[in-house]
Amino acid sequence: MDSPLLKKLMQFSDFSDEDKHLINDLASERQSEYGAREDIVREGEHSPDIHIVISGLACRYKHLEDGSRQIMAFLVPGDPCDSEIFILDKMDHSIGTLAPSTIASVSGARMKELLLNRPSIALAFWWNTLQDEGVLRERIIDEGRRDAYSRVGFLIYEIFVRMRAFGAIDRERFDFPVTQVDLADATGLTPVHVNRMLKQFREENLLAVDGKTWTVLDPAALRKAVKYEASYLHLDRAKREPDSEAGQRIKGLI
Amino acid sequence: MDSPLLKKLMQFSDFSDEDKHLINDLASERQSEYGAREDIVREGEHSPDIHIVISGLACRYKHLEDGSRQIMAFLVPGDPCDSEIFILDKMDHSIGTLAPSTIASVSGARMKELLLNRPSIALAFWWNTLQDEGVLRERIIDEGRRDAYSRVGFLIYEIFVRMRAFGAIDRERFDFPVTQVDLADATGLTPVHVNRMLKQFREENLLAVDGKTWTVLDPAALRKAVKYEASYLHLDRAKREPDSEAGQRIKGLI
DNA sequence: CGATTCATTGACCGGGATCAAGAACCGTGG
DNA sequence: CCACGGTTCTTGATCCCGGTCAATGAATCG
Repeated sequence: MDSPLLKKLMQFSDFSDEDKHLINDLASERQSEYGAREDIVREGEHSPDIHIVISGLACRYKHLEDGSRQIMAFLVPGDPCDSEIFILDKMDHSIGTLAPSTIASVSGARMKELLLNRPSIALAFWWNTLQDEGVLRERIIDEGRRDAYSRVGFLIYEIFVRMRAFGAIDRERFDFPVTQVDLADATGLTPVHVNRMLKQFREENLLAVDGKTWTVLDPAALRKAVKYEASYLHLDRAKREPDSEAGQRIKGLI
Repeated sequence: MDSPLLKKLMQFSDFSDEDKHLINDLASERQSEYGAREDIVREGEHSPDIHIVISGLACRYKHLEDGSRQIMAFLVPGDPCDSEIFILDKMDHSIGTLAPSTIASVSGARMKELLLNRPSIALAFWWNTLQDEGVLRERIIDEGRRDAYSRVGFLIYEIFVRMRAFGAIDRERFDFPVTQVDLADATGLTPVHVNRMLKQFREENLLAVDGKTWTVLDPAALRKAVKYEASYLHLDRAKREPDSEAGQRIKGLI
């Protein structure tokens, strides 16, 4: 059974059976359960471990002086949380769960060994970092230039696409256990206004929400309505064209 | 004479004289002049070269369907523009000049060689990437949670701090050749409102602008007024504590 | 079941957008 | 040197998107 981490990394790189084994071991070595709203790593701390979301939902966030919270990224199953911890000795933001979650811990030493000896794994992690950066940039555009309607819809659609790439979509339905307050903290809107926008999406038959299960009723229409454009996720390229020019470039580099 | 690139990278790492030489050579190998508002790399393109700002000012930006532009980051002298090009084979955003600038080009092959053989240089570039990510995250907070006044002030103050770290500040004065339209595109405000906020900073004797030269009249007061908090830049740590735990961790890794 | 969190809706308000019109500042050519 | 056309900056008047405040349901959980 493939671990979520492997499923995620397979978006970026092709692995030998041995690599797959190593990745699966990595993620199953040490897992812990978290409740909703618990911190995994706190701003200012340094952890000797790297964390990976196995199930549930986590986020990168930061508290501001005035008490408000800004969610900067959602971390879904398969997402590594803090692979940058090798370099920085203090986190400049916190990572916490939004729903009950299983989180895998990998010792820095173990990780280091893998990155050094397994180019294709190092490559996949590197690629993952760049995808994260792309997501961050897109969020800036989102907040800077889009109205509330597009902002909310864009966020939902992005999660939908990431879930689909990961394989966690069943007939346009997926689990996304956030509250409207969480969505507000992520979009920079108020919970009240998020609610109004969701209502509108429901009335337009673009979205349905049942508890924590979301359904994109008409993906093409939603995509168009919020002007979603996914190149920044850099999906489909690496994996489908392992021998592309870019692929060679990287393999040579590592 | 140290190149801007070396000055920038020296924020992150200590170099041997030989390393310094290599970095200086890197940046002086091939330089070209750009006018204001010219693209260096365009979204969707792949360039075989990595670019570094030597003088002037550039930015990462993206055009939206509706014609508006979002500036996601400013690139000041010493900043590498696109070191991620090894991995991605298409840029997911554009890089362009805002003012007449000198840009150095480094061939991917040359860069690759350096990263492979010079751990301390690779480390500095890696650190730089993480700083970029921190800046991106801070911008998200900026746009998501702060009002127009703080947004504009924060941006100016950040440039001020980065310029100071780089050594381009003379008695709180620095060159920042942007128009108010550029600031609007970076903050997600309208040019009109940026103008009003700048007027306020001037009236409060926090800022003075003379042409393209900016003066932070009272750094402490401005910092306080916009609630600036700089840990995300990860300055001062790496360099001042080259043998810190983090330093060792990284040197071991590379 | 109370109690607490979460979703929903309405009434009202304000920060920033929009529209518009001058003023100041260019580089350029006569 | 000045006249010019084009940016860029500045300011006022008005409007609207999204925030704020508040009250009521709905759902979840000891």
